[in-house]
Amino acid sequence: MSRARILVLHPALGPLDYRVPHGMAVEPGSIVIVPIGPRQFAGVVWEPERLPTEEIGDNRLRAILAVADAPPIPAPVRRLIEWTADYYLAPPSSVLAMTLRTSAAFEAAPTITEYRATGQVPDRLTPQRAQALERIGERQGLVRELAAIAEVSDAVIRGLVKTGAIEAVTVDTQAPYPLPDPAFAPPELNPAQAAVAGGLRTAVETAAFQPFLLDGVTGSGKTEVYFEAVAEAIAAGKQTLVLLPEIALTEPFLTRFARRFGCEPVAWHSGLRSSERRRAWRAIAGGEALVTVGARSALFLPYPKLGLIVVDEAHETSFKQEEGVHYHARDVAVMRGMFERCPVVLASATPAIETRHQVEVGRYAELKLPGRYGAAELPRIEAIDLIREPPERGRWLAPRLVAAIDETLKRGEQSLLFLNRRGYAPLTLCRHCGHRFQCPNCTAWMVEHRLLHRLSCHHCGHTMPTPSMCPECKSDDTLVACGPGVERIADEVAALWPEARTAIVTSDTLWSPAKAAEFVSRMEHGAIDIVVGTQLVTKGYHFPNLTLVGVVDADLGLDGGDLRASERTFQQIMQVSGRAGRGEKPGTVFIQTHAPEAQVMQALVSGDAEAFYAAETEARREADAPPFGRYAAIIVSSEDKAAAEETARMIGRSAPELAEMHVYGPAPAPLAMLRGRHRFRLLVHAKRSFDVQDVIRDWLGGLSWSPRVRVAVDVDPYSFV
DNA sequence: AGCACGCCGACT
DNA sequence: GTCGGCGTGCTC
Repeated sequence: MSRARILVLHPALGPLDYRVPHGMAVEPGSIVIVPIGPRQFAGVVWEPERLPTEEIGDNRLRAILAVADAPPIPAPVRRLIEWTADYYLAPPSSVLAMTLRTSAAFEAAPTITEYRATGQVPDRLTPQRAQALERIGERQGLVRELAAIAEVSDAVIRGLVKTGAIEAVTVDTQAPYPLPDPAFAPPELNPAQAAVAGGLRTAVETAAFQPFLLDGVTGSGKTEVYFEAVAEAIAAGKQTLVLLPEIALTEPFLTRFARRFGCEPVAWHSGLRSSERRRAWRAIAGGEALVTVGARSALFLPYPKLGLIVVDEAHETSFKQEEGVHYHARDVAVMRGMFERCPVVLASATPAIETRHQVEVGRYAELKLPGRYGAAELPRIEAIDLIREPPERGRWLAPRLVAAIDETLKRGEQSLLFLNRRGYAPLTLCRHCGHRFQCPNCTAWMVEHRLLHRLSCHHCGHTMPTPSMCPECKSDDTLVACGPGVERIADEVAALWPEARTAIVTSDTLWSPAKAAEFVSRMEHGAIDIVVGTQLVTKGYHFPNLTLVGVVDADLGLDGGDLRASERTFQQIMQVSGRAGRGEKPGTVFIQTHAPEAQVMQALVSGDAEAFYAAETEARREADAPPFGRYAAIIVSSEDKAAAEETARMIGRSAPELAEMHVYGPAPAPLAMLRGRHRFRLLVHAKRSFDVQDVIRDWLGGLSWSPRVRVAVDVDPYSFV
């Protein structure tokens, strides 16, 4: 009898064995449908020796139901899934789920029916219907998707279809994507850029595994240079994957790509509709999609002929996934390149210390781009000591920064104020009784969003209307906002320059690619004078007329005891500074700080990045911190605080005693409560060479705890939250 | 994760 | 007597 080992797409099950019926042809990688109890699941046929499991008698096997009409998952992807599961201590099925993240993997429906508003208003406009039509706007999607966006039930949407206010559209999920043309608009590169581009072209042609660090200041033309490697891959008929840290960056990237190659690449991110997702997945798995750009989840898709991987803004910490499988897309991208035997380009103006270390030990090759492109020069950076030059009472912008914005306005140029804090104020309290608004589900303050008239928690999404009365002492008009958010800075700007045209740029205002495109267009046409934004504006954008950047609170990232705090502050301010003076006009940057003598601030002002990196690297070496040592966090959480604490203690007590490894905790996690779950954390610290994963697997594998308690392991943690 | 089985308290 | 609470165990 023929049997097959199948990794099933089931959140709690390992590999299971099935009988292959007569006449059915399967091979490792085949996508199949199998029965589990009364239900059906998709799964992938695997090499049995690579996924060992307890053998089961032939008599207990059930038969595979069908082989899906989709290409098999290639061997390098299977190796990547195994490696990721092993390294990050995740169930292989959870990793596989990222590869098969669409029903297109197992159903080959050529068309799909979606719905969109027609603009007609129904005769009977109930409140539910009005809400639905207002929230749906121009959007299109399945009934279920529209209902979710509008926060109404499916029945409301179906009712609107009946009245004609919403119509059905048939979407072709097999429509081919246009082919990018490598010769469409080749750029003129300067000699240094041409040399680096040539090196990358050769690497793509050679088709061997090689990680590169493409290093060059902001505005030095890294994108143009790696586009030459993309051109080489396209010409060779191979696929390219470009990873970006944020969905918000895909839109400007698509435009830029189309200018170079004559059409847009295939986009992959969490904001895709199910029809777009199906179409993209099939084109990718079929090898027709030559260039895919996406967020980290695009990394696990089954490209059958991958020839190049680019990780843009590779230093960004958002490449670290903090939920489900805790993987770091930058590191997994390098592993994928190894399995695929292709070059991997990590592009960054401010590379992570980990990446620089890989260059130093010779594992990654460094390609350096000197200076800025064309006539542009790097901006001058000045620190403003908030103790010696404080803003006026109740204000956040120091006089020197205000004067600089004033002059920039007079010259008809644009300014950017950077503050990495959404909303109006991070804390609201009652000045009569001292009551503070805290999230009921998290150890966090409710953040006031004045534009929405709501308080909201940035960790779990809990929101409430901003009350006018204190819920504690019932006094009226005693609530005060503490500290600034971008909305409050925008208020200050409006008060200082009533005539100036301002824009607030955060994930609240730029939540869709269309909104992002609109913002870019308004900036380019000079319809905005002053931008107030969060980290969303620190990267990717190129606005030649933007000449002034003000960092409202440079100290914000420094507190919190995170081992990467200084590094992240340095990168963030370098990146936002990089938005200034990208055209022919020189740029200036002001950083407001309470600690101008701190090493990070000194490095920023003097422009001596090397000294900063050297000192920071040395500090890491002394502390055995990454990349010289390694950490793993064990997070124990439960709705029942006592159960979480008791389990965490039990895990701590059973820690193996080893000389090379030290276990700290348990202690309440910095966010002691998150989404209604109490959290305790143990931190494992070990030497680089030590196999922490193996030890943790044995350690936790021998223990058991109540199903109400969840234990998650975060290997190489980034957020120490 | 679901779903069934099973063993105890509050009702018709 | 029965409904239903959720602890325990299984899915090839």
